[in-house]
Amino acid sequence: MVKPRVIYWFRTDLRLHDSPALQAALDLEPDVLWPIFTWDPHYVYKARGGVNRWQFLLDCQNDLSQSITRLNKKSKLFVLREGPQTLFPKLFKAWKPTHLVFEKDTDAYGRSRDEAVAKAAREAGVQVIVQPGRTLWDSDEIVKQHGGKPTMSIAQLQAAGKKAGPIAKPMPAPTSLPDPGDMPVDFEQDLPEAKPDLNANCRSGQDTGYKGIAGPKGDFAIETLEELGFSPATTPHRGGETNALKALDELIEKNTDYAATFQKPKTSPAQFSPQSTTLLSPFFHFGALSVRLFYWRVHDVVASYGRGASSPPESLIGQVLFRDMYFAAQAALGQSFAQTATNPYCRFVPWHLPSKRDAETGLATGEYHIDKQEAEVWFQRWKAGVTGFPWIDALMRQLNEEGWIHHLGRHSVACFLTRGGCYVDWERGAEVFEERLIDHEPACNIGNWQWLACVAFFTQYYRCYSPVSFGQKWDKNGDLIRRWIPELKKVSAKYIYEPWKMPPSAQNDAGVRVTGDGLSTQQDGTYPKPMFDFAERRGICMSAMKKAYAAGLYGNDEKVLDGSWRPLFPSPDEAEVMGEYESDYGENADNGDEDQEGVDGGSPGHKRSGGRNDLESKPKRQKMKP
DNA sequence: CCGCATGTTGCGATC
DNA sequence: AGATCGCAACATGCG
Repeated sequence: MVKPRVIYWFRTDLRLHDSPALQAALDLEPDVLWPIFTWDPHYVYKARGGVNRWQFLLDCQNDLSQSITRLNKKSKLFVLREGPQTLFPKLFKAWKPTHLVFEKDTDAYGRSRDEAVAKAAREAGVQVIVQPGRTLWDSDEIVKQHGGKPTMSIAQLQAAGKKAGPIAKPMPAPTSLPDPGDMPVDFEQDLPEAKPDLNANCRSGQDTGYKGIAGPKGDFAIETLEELGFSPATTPHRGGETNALKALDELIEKNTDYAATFQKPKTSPAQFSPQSTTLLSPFFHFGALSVRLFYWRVHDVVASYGRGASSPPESLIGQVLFRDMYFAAQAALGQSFAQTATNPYCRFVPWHLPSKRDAETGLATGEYHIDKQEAEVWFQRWKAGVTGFPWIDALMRQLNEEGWIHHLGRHSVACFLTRGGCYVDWERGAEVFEERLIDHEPACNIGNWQWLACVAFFTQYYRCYSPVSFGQKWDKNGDLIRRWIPELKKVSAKYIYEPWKMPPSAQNDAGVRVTGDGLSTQQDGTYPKPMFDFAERRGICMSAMKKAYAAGLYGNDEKVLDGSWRPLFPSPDEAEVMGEYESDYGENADNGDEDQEGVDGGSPGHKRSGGRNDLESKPKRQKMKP
């Protein structure tokens, strides 16, 4: 019998500790093992990214590569510059592996990519081994135990988890690795479709990321930011398994009380250097730290702590349970999870700046309707951190520069953009976070935006974060604002959250004038005026949310998909829910995006049980007649 | 069918 | 300072 020749394909599992997939590869007792990473054009061009997350990825790859080399001097993380769908069929012929092993990915793109690769492997006679490992439980198993439905609450996740069985105990890192086999790349390189490039905004130089399958020197080196034409990163947060394990050790061994009694809602969103939470999320995203290793080490600390230890959902364990909940929700819903349209579990709200959709697939195209120019300006000011509300602006500037803000800070800015201020589509906000967060995890990001926008997971839209008092509760003096908005550094605590209330004398004392819109006209020594009256906007949004709830539409409703939802929001004074959307739609009527043909019109793939879409069964929901 | 408790993390007044 | 309550604007699941 032939000794196994194994390609181990690293993706979002950039670690050696507790990797069930890597262990499965080693259990084959292979003769040769190639640890590879494919530089996938999908992520390079078709997904939103920022230089800070790219840096974090490279950190993780470099650290992993060094760890591999420590186990075998001949080996390292070999990076191949081509899309896996075209690369693997050629690799199977050239390298003649017997097995391909990788960790399961339940992201929408990940699934289709892995199906294509598995098919190519079958055709080449290469055996594929896939092991779950990215979550506490296999997300597909959770979905199965939950009746094929998405987990929409922690209770549901916990119930399904109970049925799925205990969370796997962590595995040790390997102590040795086989040699890599020969690696000929004497075949044509398929070059990717580089346009449109959603990462164009972080490139300042020439993109040379696809110069040769084995890279510019032919040595399968890890990419560099220069090679990609990216500017240097601005974040102080650095990746890599070594850093992750060190941070975990410190949490468990030095901050035992903190770990055992952790209550998320009591950690401050205003605290920085050091921040009030663990900042382990980016390591989880890249798989530099196993979430099960984290789980069991925290579990042991909690178990030995006794009385006074915290428990889910507020505890550290609770945080990773939420992660699994969102993963399982996404695993059940697939691509529709990421959007309102076609999503039976996402409430329809007629937001401003709604996504354009592909007429054939029903999927969001990444572009959006500008139904109301004012809302577009609000969105741009929110993005840039110049809304005129210092608490919001400080958080957005921290996000833009460091790629990380506290969870409750994310709540503040997300509520403000959607149901608690701008009434802008949560999909716009999710896209900005997708681009800028170093810990961006598609399932968690989408889920949390739906939560904050009160379209899924959470419904109490009357609980609205104030851009003034919420920050004040944590940070009376406004230190976070002073850190990120230097123009307000000298403003007194009395006005730091509401600088527009400063009389001229106070503005003089602080050396700042409150004027302008924060965009093109902004001058040095000024801070913009607030872009609207928050109390007024809060009231408008809340009554608009009430109407949307009363309409009771979900994303898979045909009224949502064909545009006939509009008569349900008929009152002429409902500027909030109509805007100029109608005329915008009219102008674009022939581009097909409101044409129900092929948009899965009358037969949504998933039917909700319990008739939550059924207006007739709940007359209460119809009381929106003029 | 009802009533009630619960749901990771609101605000503001009040004690 | 920190807990409690009313606000009034929710949906779900349990008994």
